[in-house]
Amino acid sequence: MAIFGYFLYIYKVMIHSAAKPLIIQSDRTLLLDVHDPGAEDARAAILPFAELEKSPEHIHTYRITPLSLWNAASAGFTPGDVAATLNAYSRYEVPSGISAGFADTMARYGKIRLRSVSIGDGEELILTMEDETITKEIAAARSLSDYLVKTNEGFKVKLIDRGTVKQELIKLGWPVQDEAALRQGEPLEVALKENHGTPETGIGPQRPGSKRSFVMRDYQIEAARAVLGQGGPGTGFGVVVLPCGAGKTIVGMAVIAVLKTNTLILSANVAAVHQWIDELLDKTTLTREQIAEYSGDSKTVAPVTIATYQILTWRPDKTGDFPHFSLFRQYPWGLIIYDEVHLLPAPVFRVTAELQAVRRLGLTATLIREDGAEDAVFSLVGPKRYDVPWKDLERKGWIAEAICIEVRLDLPDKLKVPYAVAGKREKYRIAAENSLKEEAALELIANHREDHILVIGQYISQLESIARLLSAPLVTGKTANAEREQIYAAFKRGEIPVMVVSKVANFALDLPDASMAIQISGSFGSRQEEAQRLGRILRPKKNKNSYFFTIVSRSTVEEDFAANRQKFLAEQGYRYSIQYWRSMDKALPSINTGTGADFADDSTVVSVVEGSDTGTKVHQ
DNA sequence: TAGCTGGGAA
DNA sequence: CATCATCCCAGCTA
Repeated sequence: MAIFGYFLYIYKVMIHSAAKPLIIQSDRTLLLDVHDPGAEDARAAILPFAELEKSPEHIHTYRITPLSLWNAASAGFTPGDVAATLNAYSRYEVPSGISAGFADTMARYGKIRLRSVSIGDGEELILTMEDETITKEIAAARSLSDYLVKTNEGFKVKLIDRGTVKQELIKLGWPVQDEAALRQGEPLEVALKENHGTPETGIGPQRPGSKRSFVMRDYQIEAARAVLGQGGPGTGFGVVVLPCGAGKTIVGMAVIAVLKTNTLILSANVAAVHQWIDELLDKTTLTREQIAEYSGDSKTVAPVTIATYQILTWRPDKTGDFPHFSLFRQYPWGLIIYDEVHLLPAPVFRVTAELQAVRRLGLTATLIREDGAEDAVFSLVGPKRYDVPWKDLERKGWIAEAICIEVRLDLPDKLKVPYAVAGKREKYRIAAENSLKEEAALELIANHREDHILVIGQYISQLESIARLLSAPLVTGKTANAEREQIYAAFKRGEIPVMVVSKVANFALDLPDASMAIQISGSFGSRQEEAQRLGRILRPKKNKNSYFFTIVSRSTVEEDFAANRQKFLAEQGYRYSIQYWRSMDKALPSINTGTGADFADDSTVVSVVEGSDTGTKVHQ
């Protein structure tokens, strides 16, 4: 046995040393060979500072951008850490100069600092540079000339321009380390009503009316700490990235409970506003009178106020002022929480730029903005202080294990010619509404004995058709609230096994969880949408996987869009296996997918969900 | 005062 | 790259 073990050891060493998963190129791209045994380790190791660009079946391309490096730097990574990671996984010698290049970029974070100086009984802001060259570069920048006044030490900045200056500087490649003083908001007596059970069991003294025992999870504590830091300069603001269902509101409440100050919370929709209110009442010592809703329905203000983004962006005419911005300016907020910070609209950036002295917490599952405003989030809300790979939470059992399968099928013969001659936008619609998808979905449902199946799609007409075929209820944006609730409740109880939903699946908080989802069409390439939809099946189930099927028309533009949508999840370590549905003329042997469905499988991986072996990354 | 409908916005 | 969902407000009815 010992001999055998020894040979096994040698074998393992050989695989690991013979090939390494990462090819590093001087154009700042990293190629990850996903078939290499070390691929998953490498993916987890580079995730903090690299972004996934492409993820076809064999080689994934990651890119290191200035913003990804600065986010890493502010989360505590050093240039040495980056270099060490690259060296550890690089198949070939790391191109000379590239690590030095990364180090230079990272070092830019911290070379320009914003500090407050007391003058008399007031304060002013001073922007300081590490050396004369940078000072000259900044002095010459046109976009900044209106905001900066040269002094001996650096530049004087008006309090009101704090955000604008940071935004302009990041555009020039200089992320500012903001160490200026933060405002003390109005104090507020508040604490968490945390049960002191063990994290493993969640068992603790139950409060009457509380649905679940409540114990902060280790990563939630770490996330709150990462934003608050030691309370010194340069801390007290930033972004926390956690997957759907990982308890972001708990992180928010923990931060409120530590800062004990009046807080403004901004949410994407009224359902989320209500959820915040319920959670605050359930898990903190705040009373109903201390919490207010500021939305279209009710415009009240209290020490903790929750508003929608949309009420803030409303204005009577296209060019005028935003009347509800007074909500920010008029009250003594000591903390502003930006829920779903990836949705933060442009006008709210503007008012946030004025309020840089207020502590800020951004919460999100993806931090990806399809509009490319990530640098505005970085400079105005704050850098990413904490994130945790989805696969880590899966391994620890906080979220369910999901098996992702992309099902490709042909266009029906009668649509092949119309598709070929169609314009670009028509092509997408034809491919998305491919009627064979309905048959495939039907078959998947017949072969999977799941109690809670969601069919999710983009086009109402397509959804109506498939709902008829399945005799399943359909919920769209038009479905009245009362009816929605009824359907959700029946689905939850298991009386209705299948529910067809439109884009409401991207937003609805009250949509019940499922153990299987079939996506029959989706937005053109939205990574967020894919992540949201997968999130619907991630509530942990006993000894059971979840299934996420995405049905795509073969050899059409839809394949490209699907690949783009899957990018964020691929970054998180999810791998889609590709299966072809009745794609050949001849009958194909059925391959065991655990379903008995009539599929041909050309992928090497069937059970595809694997995680990396590294532990949860703790950023300080 | 509450509840519905439709237009407009981002 | 267009569809759909959301929200806010005004205006109407009862």
